[in-house]
Amino acid sequence: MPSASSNAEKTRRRILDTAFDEFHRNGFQGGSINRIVTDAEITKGALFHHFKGKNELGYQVIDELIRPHVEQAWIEPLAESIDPVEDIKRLLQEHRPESRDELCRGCPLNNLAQEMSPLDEGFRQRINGIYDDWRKAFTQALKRGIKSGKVRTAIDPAQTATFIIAAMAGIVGTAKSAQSVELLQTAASGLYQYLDSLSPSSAPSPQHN
Amino acid sequence: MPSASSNAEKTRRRILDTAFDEFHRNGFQGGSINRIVTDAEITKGALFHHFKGKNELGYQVIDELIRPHVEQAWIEPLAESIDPVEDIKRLLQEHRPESRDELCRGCPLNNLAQEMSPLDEGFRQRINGIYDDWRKAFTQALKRGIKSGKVRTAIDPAQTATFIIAAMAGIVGTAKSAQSVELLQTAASGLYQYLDSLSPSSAPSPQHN
DNA sequence: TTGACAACCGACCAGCTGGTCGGTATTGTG
DNA sequence: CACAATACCGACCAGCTGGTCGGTTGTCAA
Repeated sequence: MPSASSNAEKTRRRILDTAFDEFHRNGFQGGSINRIVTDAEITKGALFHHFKGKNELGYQVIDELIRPHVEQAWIEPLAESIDPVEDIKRLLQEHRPESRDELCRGCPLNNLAQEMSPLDEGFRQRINGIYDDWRKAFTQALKRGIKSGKVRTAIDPAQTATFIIAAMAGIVGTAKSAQSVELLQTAASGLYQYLDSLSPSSAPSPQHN
Repeated sequence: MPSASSNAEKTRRRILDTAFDEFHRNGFQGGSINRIVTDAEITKGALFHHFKGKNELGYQVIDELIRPHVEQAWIEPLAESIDPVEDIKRLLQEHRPESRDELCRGCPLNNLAQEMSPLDEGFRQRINGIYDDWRKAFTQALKRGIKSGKVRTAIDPAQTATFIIAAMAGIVGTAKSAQSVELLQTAASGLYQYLDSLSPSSAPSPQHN
């Protein structure tokens, strides 16, 4: 039974997807409701039927698209990792930008974080909640890495996790404003070396280039 | 004789200062010309007499306020540094945010970079030019550090400089969206440890210390 | 079949946006 | 002094913003 709610849900998703794209391209403040309506090939009536307003739409983009993506891409894969250095390096590889456009548009979460955190508490809490879970996942993985002997005992897991995620955000942001794949790789190499330095017997690290 | 050009120059500076603040608070797209006019206690006529348009105003804010600040705060102090690890650590201390507000608003340059780089080439080039000089200054300092024996010979100066600056940007951004001084310190500690690891004496060794 | 409700339509709106322009005041110069 | 150029004024404008609302269509249960 292709119920009405099924069609309604499709409409809702299309709005959400289009809004994500619009905000990713132009930022939240720069993003236009009118453009979302046009691009999603729906009407204002439909949009405001499904979402209270622009802010609510932004919140739902975070809750329903961005958060699940981060969980699936970064949190779940590390849930039982006992060799975080290798696993994080692998994830970094897997989530390299696939196109020049992706490189230039940057990380959707970080973009929203930098733009909206100071302006709206609703955005800030949602965004920071995601980063918090992200840091926790790294922290736990590092702890397991220490137990399993894959990570030096001297390091502070929470501190290291915080630093790694900050560095990741900074690297993506750097490459974005430079619009340079080369710079991305240069900065990422620095992170790889740092990650390698977390291993107990720091055998000469493999080259990343 | 308070010459006309002197008063005109004062007006110009007041517009620039107010614009910097407005863009720092609300972003460039979110920043309002009308609000700048009100806050600076001038008129639209004056603003558009001194600046062609909003974009030009943004460009001049970067060229006349942000760039000189970065040069004075981060580039000149390292111009002849032969112990970059210690000197960068010192500069990080010196430029810690002085208030909660400053923490939450973040780095003006990074804010503009993340918001405007994908949208306007004029912004992007100006911003990336500053980051380029910044990276060069760190690179040169690291090279001198190697020569003077204060920095391990194994590191790649350009790569390390790129990574450090990316990490700095990421750390400030992290603390901004978390609105947490504690998180700033945690992440910064990670960076301090990384910086220390650049010294020859604390090269990653089989032993932990 | 009927009635109720969700889904959707789109013309319309107040308010703000960046920007213009004819005018006036102030200043430097010959 | 005269005169021109610069500095500044502020009413005005078209265009876009997010948002509203009375109306229509589709769906499902009774």
